[in-house]
Parts: sequence; structure tokens; C-alpha cells
Amino acid sequence: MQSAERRATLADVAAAAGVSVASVSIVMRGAPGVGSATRERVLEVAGRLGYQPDSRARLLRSGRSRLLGVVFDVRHPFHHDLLTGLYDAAERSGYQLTLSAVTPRRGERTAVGDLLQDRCEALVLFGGQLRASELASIAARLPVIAMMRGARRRDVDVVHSDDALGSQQAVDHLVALGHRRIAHVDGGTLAGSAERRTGYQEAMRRHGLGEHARIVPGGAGEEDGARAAERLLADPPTAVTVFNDLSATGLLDVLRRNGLDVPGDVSVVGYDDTSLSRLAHIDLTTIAQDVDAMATAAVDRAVARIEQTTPGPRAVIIPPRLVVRSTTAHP
Amino acid sequence: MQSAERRATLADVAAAAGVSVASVSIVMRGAPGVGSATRERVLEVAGRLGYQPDSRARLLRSGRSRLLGVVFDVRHPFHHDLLTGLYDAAERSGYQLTLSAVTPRRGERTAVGDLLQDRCEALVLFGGQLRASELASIAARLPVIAMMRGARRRDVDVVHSDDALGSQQAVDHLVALGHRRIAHVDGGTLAGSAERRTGYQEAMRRHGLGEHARIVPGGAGEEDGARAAERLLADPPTAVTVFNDLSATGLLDVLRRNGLDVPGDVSVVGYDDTSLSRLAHIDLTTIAQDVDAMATAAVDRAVARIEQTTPGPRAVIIPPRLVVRSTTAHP
DNA sequence: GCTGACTACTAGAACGTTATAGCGTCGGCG
DNA sequence: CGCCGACGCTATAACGTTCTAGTAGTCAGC
Repeated sequence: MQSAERRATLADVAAAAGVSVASVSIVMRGAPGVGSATRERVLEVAGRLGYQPDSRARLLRSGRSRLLGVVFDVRHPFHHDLLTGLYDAAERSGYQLTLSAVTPRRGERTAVGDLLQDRCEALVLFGGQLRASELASIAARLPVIAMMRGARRRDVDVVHSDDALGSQQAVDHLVALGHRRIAHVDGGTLAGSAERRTGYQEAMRRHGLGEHARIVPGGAGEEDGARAAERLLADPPTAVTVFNDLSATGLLDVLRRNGLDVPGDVSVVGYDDTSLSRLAHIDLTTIAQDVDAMATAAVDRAVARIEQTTPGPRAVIIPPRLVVRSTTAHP
Repeated sequence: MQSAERRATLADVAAAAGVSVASVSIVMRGAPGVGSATRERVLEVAGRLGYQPDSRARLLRSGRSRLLGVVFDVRHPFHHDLLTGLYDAAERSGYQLTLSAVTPRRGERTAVGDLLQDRCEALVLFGGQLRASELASIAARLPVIAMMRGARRRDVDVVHSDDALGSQQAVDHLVALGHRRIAHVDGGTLAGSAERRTGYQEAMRRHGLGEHARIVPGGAGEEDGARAAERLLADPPTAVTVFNDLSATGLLDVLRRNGLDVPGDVSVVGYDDTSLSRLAHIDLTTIAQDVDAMATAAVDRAVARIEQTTPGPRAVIIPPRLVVRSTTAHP
């Protein structure tokens, strides 16, 4: 067992190569100022000793960490798509990501606290329930980018999808198919719910269908959609737009169990384009958020704040996109 | 904009409280050696200045990082459950987690490399395709715990669920219900597939049903299950055990589209107990891996290696558990 | 042969902590 | 009264880097 063997440091490499620590440092980070012969020798020795730079020491010394902290929720499938995009965007900008997860037993405050200790230069928060005042006190320390979350604050940057527009796209699609009696199952107090609801209302009004507008309370879970479906059964509309895909799945299930055909009797539109909606037997028409655009925008905002370049907009709103699958059809 | 304001350090707090840095350090980490009056004053000043310890400097100095690196795949829902358990287990043992994600565009090597720079004391790898030789070269540097992955190596600890036993539980359950013609849709070359396949074969043999054993090639995806179902349609068995839940979902869909009732005509058992299997309209009988036990075992193994206490077993195998839902019934 | 510019390299001071050793001061005990 | 130990606190040396300021050495030009 040689795990007791201390790992190699710059000094070890320097000693073995017969040069100074400073030179090795220069070589390791590819800076100019050292001859090619020495450079090669150092590289060779470093490889042989299995030298790995210590990011902690490096960042401690150089003040900057080039680290973006990300708080995500393990339970939210959409967050994982976003992570993928964020890694790409961060790499393009020359930053690294440190992740801190929110789990059922690990709150946002803890997650943020860990990142603060890691000296990241900015924080990217996915969703979350933090109160505006807490957000502000974090933002006093370092730039904060809140994604998928309304935050009308001067001190926090916001990146989210245009939820109102997404709802309108759903309604437009249904109206184009010939629907008039279109209901909406909302998401209660959850982030984005209010926007999606008003988007729906506005679209209905715009199409002159204001008197057909009908909003049923819902939520984020499958059972919320199921409950909403039961309410609708008494007087079923010909189409429903639902707060998210999971809830739409619950709604679909109850509708079908009660003998209604989708899309024959009722058309259904979800929201988020999660992997769930892509399953063959669900194949849900839904509204997709542009993950890559959102991730890129978030990193851009973070970098702009960190590097104090031109302020740029406080809020970036990305238009979503309708994905037509097989749960919508002519009434 | 006061974000230019440098963040408070021990020295700042010390100056403001009129004591030495050393004393503040002692107070901050709750060590004995400072009076209660001073302690209180320091705490008060630290709070007022918004002091946050710099984990980098702290860990740099104290040699140990008490950090466990975790490599997970954003695409794998099961990894997220595992993360939840791991956070809990790590906290109980006084360690912290640093996460590094594998995404479609970010490989395992990159993910591991990042963690190596962070000076974690051990690595926990979820699944993954790293070759044994690569695993070995990492294990030469620091303890490695491979989860859900067979690795017959002396230098790597392994924690996984007893896949063979899980398959046997599935078969036992079906046999108890009265099934005899039970097929298995496998997972090709994926991790765990071989064990689940032989577990199935063994159980069939044990029940004297060797001649009814029937293995159909499958995979991890929904479409793999769908393809397998099409093969089975020519001569449908009365029950099927499937490599995982997602594949089982595809299989279910094709069976039902072809007029077969589940569980009336065919019973189906999945594997993993993912959130998918819990959806009301899927409600899949499945084999659940004991997430908490696996997470705890992984952290225990890691800590044992780090602290060089009694070696303990190289491999920990956790028994899975059958979860009966509504896709299985008497034939 | 001397100056000046350039290159290749190095010494040494940070960065923000923790750990060790040491220094007063005070109370108690012989 | 003097000594010891405990207590409260501080000075200082690490930890592994990066960075600034510098020291040789080489070469061109006059």
C-alpha cells in the first residue's frame, strides 16, 4: 500500500529536475519565460512523479478562483439538463464549476454556505425557495445569478425562460387546431406558475376566448395533475394546458381511466419537455425551454458581473419553443 | 456596487476585535484555549464583518481536506438518489463532498481530473466505463470506491447491489404467483447486466424451469425494451423480467399496443425502482436497490481506507428488495 | 570594451489559514 | 515566599502555489 506516499509538489519536481520552483510553476501553467530544453525536462519529470497541481494552493495565491458555484436540486430532472449546458458554457469562458446539491435532507442554505467557503466568484442558483432578503444578503458578497425564478431585485441577475410566452404558444397551438374551450391547470405558488397562468389568460383574451378561460389549481406533482383531472371531469374542456410535464402525466392517466381519449376527446399540452414527455407511450406535446441558451446566458451574466465589464441587462429572458407530439389534435 | 469590497479574513476580524489572528482562528474552529469573553467578542465582530472561512487556505494548511470526491452522471436518475444518501453519510462521518458531473459532452476522465486537483482524500465513482487499468492508475494515488460496477481489482473497493439476488427475487415472486414461462430481457454489456442475467438463469434452474428459460437481448433504453417486446410477441411468455425500469416501460408499451393485457396476459418486473416505476399509470413491480445502505457503505469504505484503520472487506454487496406493484399477477 | 536590450532563470514574498512553541499572569500549595 | 501549573493569549512557521523584482549571461552596436 503506497497510498501513504505524499503526493508530489512543485518543490519535488523542481528538485528532481534541478531547477527552481518558480521555473516549474512557469512550465506547468504554460507561461512564457523558460527555454524549451528546460521546459521539456520539467514536463518529463513532472509526468514521471505523477505531479498534479494543487488547485487550492494555486487559487489561494492568485486571489482569483475562476470558479462558478452552482446550486441544483437532485430531484429536478430539468436541472441535470441545465448542468450539462452550464459545464459547456463555463469551459468556453474559461471558468470551472463547483456543484453543491440540494437534497430532501440538505437545504439551499447549506448548499450555498458550502460554496461560499469555496471562494467561488459567482453563484448560479437553479430555482429554489430562498427569500428575497436572503438572496440579497448573499448578493452583497458576490454576484448571484438566479435561474428559473422571478426576483425583482436590483442586486441579482435573473435568467429564465419566457413562461408567459410559452403558455401563449400552447394556447395558440390549440386554437389553431380549432379548440375554444381550453382549461389551464396551474402550479400553485411555484416558481413560474404565475407567469404561465397569466400567459394563458392573456392568450385566451387575445383570441376572444376570455369567457372560456378556466383555471384549475394544480402543482408540480403527478397527483396534482390527477386531482385537477378529476375536477375537470364534470365538464371536460376540449383541451388543457398544464403547468408541467409530470402533472400533465397524472392528468392524462385520470382522463384515460375515465374513458376519455387523448387527443380524440381532449388535447393536452405539458411544459418543460422533460425526458418523461418523450417516452413513447406518453409522447406529450409540450413547451421546451432552450437549455443551452439559458446556460450560456447565465455564464455570460456571471462573467460580466465578475469582470465588471459593461453592466449588461439584469434579466435575460429566453423564448421557449413548442414541441408538438401526439397528445394534441383537432377537437 | 460594493462587490469590489474584499471579503473579510481572519486578520480583519483580529484587527477589529483587538486580538491576534491565532485567537480568532481558535475561536472560529471552536477549539479550546481562549476565554469566553474574548470568544464572544470575536464571534460578534466576525458576524458583523460577514466573515466566511476560506476552505482553501484552511485545507492547504492542515494537509487534510476531509473531502470526498464524487463522480456521477447527470443522465442517470438513480445517481441522484444516491447523491442524497451520500451527503447524509458523509456528514455523519465528518467529511464533505465535492461533486464532478459526467455529461454527454464531459467525460469521466475530465470529471476525475478535476477532483484530483481538488485534493480530495478519496474518490467515489458511480458506474462508469473507465477501464480497469485507468482505475488502477487512479487508485495508485488515492483510495477509490467504485459503486455499481464490477471491478475485480485488489486496489479498488467495490460497493454494489447484489444483482444476481435481485433477479432471483423477481423470478421467485413470479414463480410464487404461478408463472412458469418466464423470459428475461437483458442489458447487453452494461454494468450489472451479466449478474442479473445469470441470477435469472440460476433461479429458473433452481425452480426446475431451466427449459423455459429464455433470454432476449435488450439494453438500457426505452427502445431496447420495445424491440425486445416485438421479438417476444411471436410466442409471448406469461411473465418477463427486464434489465431496468426504462426498458420495462418500452416493453409494457409495445405489449399493450398489441392487445396484450398487463398483468392479465403478461406480468412484468423492472429493476431499479426509479421514479418512473412509481408513476401511477406505470406502477411497475420492480427491484429496489437499497440506496441508503449503499451510500453508507461507500462512505464507510472510503473513510476506512483514508484513515488506514482495519482494512475491512474490499467488496460490499447490498441485498436488494422486491417492490410489488400492479404489473404482476397470477397468470 | 562598454552599454543596453533581451533571454533564461531564481529568490523570496505573498495568499489565508492552522499548529506549535512560548510568554506573561495568576492562584494555590508546600 | 517562592515555585509550579494552568490559563489566556500571541508570534511565527509552515502549507503549495503565483508573482514581482531581480540576477546572470548572451549578443549587437558603437
